[in-house]
Amino acid sequence: MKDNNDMPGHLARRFQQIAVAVFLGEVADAGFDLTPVQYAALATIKANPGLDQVTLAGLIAYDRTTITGVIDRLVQKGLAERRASSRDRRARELEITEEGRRTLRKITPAVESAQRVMLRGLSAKEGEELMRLLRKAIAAGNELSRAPLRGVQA
Amino acid sequence: MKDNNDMPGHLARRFQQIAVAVFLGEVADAGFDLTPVQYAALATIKANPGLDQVTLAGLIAYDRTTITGVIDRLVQKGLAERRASSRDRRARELEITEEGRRTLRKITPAVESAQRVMLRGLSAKEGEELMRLLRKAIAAGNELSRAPLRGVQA
DNA sequence: GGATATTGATCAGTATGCTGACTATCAGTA
DNA sequence: TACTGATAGTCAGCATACTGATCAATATCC
Repeated sequence: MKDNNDMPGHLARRFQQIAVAVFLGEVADAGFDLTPVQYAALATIKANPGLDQVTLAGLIAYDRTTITGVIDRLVQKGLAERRASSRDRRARELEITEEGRRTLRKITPAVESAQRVMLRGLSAKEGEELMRLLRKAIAAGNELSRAPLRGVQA
Repeated sequence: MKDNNDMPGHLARRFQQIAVAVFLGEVADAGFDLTPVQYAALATIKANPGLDQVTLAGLIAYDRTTITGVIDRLVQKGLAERRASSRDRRARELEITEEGRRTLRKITPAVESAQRVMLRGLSAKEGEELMRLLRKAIAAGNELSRAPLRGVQA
């Protein structure tokens, strides 16, 4: 019988599980308390000042109902701000704070270190190949989840 | 600046996200309501009758606090049973029910189909290579998460 | 044998993710 | 302009995952 641990879905879950643990560990060692999800959101807000929540969700493939809580926590930590949009009264414009910028700057080495640690069993070439295959599989399956990746629209 | 979407951690999250969506979709199409996590637990209980919860958690790399809820739901659906152990009065012995066996049997084609769909962007050779690299990275990082994989002990 | 340490299970609390519903608003059209 | 449909954000509810604590029972050590 085929072992459960040999199925792609199970390997996906397990690798993600380790990736999150490594990220949290490295970031905690650096003295910060930020989840992978919060980090990605904050970095994307910094790169796209004033964007709204739906756009942010699309850029990092989060569900729009998940983004609400993530931003709540970024705001609560003083790392980001949520403002009413002047163009569309339904939308909220997101901005990173000075504190958020400082945090991103100081946390970067830990984040990069985490990426290395989670691939530590692989050679550099294998790491590259793993990322290439993941990107390819993800591109083909993008529309299959409720929260697909969406590039910036015109 | 390095794009967030190019980091291994982000790719891991995204692939897992798609894998879960595909699994749930295929299983729902087959007329069942079972999560990937519940499926793995049930299949492992079937393969190891009478095992306790900690052992089960180790075999599929779940946190022991997570397993409680998962089994609650399997029991509630009538697919598994939780009995007091005679050897160790702290432990619970897990068994699959007839209904659980039937469900596993009927759900297998959907589960296998899901594994194919989540790799549909890759050639057969690439799919194999992705799985090999994931297994290797996971093996090296096994101890880094709170819920490592644990083989059956003597 | 009795103190101590460890272990199996559960619980409270927090953070993703999702489904589905809802409100407010905007956009397009008859 | 009034109607219709789509969109931004939020909420309730459920299912993983994890941290850290607790309780009961077992193992270990002096």
